[in-house]
Amino acid sequence: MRLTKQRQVILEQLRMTKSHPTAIEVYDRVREIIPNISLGTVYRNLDVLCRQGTISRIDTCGDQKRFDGTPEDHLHLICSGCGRVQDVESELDINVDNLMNIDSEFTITGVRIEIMGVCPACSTDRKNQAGTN
Amino acid sequence: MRLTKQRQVILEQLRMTKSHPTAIEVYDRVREIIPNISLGTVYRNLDVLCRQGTISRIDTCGDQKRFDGTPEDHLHLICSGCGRVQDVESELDINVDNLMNIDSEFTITGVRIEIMGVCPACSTDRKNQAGTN
DNA sequence: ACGCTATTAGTAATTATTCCTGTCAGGAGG
DNA sequence: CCTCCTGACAGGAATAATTACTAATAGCGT
Repeated sequence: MRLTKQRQVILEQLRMTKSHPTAIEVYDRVREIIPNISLGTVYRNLDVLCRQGTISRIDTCGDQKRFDGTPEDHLHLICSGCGRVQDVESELDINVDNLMNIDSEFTITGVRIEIMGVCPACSTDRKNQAGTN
Repeated sequence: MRLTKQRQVILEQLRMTKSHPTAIEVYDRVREIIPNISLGTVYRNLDVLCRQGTISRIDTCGDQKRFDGTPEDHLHLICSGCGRVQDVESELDINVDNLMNIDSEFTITGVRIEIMGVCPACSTDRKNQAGTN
């Protein structure tokens, strides 16, 4: 795999932010450094980096996929209002020992846990909306 | 909310199956009863039923949303190969008591837990593929 | 039964993502 | 340092899922 300027900047920008941007958001950030980069290039590189495990894809509610530049073991906190994803700082002790007892024909490979919530911005929006009604 | 034939059949067909179909799959089923139903109608009704809580939307990996006709408390088993969703029969004792201790500005509303796995069909595909390589 | 209005069918538009094509550039070998 | 090969690029077209629009229709309260 060649380390092109584009690939380098995409990864760098993804790692620079604590949020988990969508492809378009990555595109916007990268364009400030490489103005004529193609959206297709961003998509392709995010895909390549995912497949080699350097970054990871987050499937949340909402239409867009989001990307995580540091795919170590950590939990995600998802805003059900805007789809924003935040890493969870504190350790969460979840007991999934009996996962393998599931009665199914599926081959169990793991468990995906996401904490749902409402972010400060969306929370304010709701209050304002309630006030005007 | 009016109880139209279309809305009735959509809900009925969604509840009739144990799988969690995509909008298109629901459309195909419903079309066997109301042949000239519009795909837009299916989408709109699934949306309406979700918003009033009669059914629920499942966000899995993959491009399409899936729908659950009986949104009682149960876990989902998701095939990472094809995106198929199956209900988990057995009870899974997951301890999430310390959920509220999360240090964040988000207002925590719940936790979403999905079991990941590979379904029998995708498992066979993999074996076959490995054999031909 | 009547009329109001939510809902529908059909179609166009939008959005996110992928694919295609001709061109370019990184780096191995000379 | 120069050249060639190949993976990667930009730009744009194509695809797929979903949503929006509009005129016609059909639930349902009266």
